[in-house]
Amino acid sequence: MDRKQEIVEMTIELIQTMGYGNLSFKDLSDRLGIAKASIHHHFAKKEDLGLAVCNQMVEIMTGVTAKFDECGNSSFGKLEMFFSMLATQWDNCQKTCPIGSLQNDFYKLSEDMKICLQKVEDIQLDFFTKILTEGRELKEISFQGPAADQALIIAFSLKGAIQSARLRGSDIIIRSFAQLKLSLQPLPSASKIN
Amino acid sequence: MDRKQEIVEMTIELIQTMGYGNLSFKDLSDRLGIAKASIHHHFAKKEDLGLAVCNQMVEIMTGVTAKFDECGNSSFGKLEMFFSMLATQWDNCQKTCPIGSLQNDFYKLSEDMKICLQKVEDIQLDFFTKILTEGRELKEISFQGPAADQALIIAFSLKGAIQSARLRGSDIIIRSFAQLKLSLQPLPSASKIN
DNA sequence: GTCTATACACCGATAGAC
DNA sequence: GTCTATCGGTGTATAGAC
Repeated sequence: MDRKQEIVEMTIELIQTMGYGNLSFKDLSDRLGIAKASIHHHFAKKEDLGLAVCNQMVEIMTGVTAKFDECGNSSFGKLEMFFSMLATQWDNCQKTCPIGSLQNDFYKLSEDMKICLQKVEDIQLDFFTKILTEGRELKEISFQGPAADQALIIAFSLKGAIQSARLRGSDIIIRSFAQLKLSLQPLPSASKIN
Repeated sequence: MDRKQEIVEMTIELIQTMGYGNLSFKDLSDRLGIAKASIHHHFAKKEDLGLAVCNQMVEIMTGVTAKFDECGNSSFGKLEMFFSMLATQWDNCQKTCPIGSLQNDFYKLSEDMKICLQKVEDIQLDFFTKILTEGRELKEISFQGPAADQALIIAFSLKGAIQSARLRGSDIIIRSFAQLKLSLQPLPSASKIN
C-alpha cells in the first residue's frame, strides 16, 4: 500500500510547519481524509512513524546528493546548483528545514530516530566534503583548513538561513547563499590581498 | 517579586531542552516547587510567559554584546572571545540554542513574540556586522562582500553547530568555531594565493 | 501570593464492528 | 484497511479558599 508512503510524506510536510513534537495524529487524519485509527494501523506508535520519516529523509538526501554527484558540472557548479535548488524550494515558503526541526525536538526522539537523523546530516556533510576536496584540488574552490570542517560551515549556514527565513523573509536565504558562494570563489586576482 | 524573574529564567532553561511548544506549566511548577496556578498568577497565559522570555533574551543579548563592544580587545579578539564564551557554555551540555529553539516553534509563537525574537537576532547580527566592518578596515579580519552578509554566515554557523551538538557531541562546536576563525583570519602571506 | 480542585480540550493509543 | 467509540493521561486555564 502506498497509503503508508502518503502518511510519511504528509508527516514530513507537517514537521516542517509545526514540528514533530507538536504534530498530532489528528492533524494528519484531517489532512489525509482518513481516521486517526487508520494511521495507527499503519504506524502503531508515533515513534514508528517518526522513524519511517527519518528513514525516508535518508533516502531523499541520498538520492539528491547522488544526482548532483553525477551531474557532470564543475565542483563549484555543483555547489551553486545545490544552493539554487534550496533557494527555489524555500522561496516564499513558510516551511522550515526538516532536519533542523527534528533536531530541535531532540527530547521527543527515540534513539533509533537520533541515529537515523544523524545519518541524514552525515550524507549531506560527506557530499559537501567531497565537493570541497576535489574543488580545491582543481582550484575551482578556495578555502582554508580541513574540507570536512568547511563543510560544517556550509551545512550550518544553509540550515540556519532556512530556519530564520520564516521570521525574516526569504531574502535572508538569498543573501546567505550569495555570501557563501563569494567566500568559496577562487580569488580572481590581487583584489583579495587583504 | 523576583519569583516572576525566577519563572522566566527556568522557562528559558527548559526551552533549551524541550522547546517552547512542548514545555508545560507542570514542568515549571515541578522544578520551581510551586503550584501550576501560582505560575498562572504571574503569567496569565502561556503567551505572556513566552513574551517575557523573549524580552529577557533581548536584554541578555544586549548586555552580552555591549560587554564585548567595550572590552578593548582587537576586532578579531572580540570575535574569538565571543566564540570561546559560547564554546564554554555549550561544552558537555545537552541544551540547544534558545533562539533557534523558539524559531523552530514558530507556529506556536504570538506576533509579539515573533517581533521580539527577531530583535534578539538583530542585536547579534548588528554586533557581528560592526566587528567585521571595523576589523576589515584595520586589516585584522579578512572576508569578501558585505559585512552584514558575512555576519549572517557567522551567526547561522554558530546556531547550527550548537543545534547539532546534542546529536553529534560538542566536538562539532569546536571544529565549527575553529573553521570560522580560520576563514576570517587575515592572510599571513602568499600562502593564500589559491 | 500560594494553594487545591476542577473544567474542558486534546493527545496517543486501543477495542471492536464492518 | 478503514471506521466509530472510548480510555487514560496531560495540556492550558480558571474558581475560590487561605
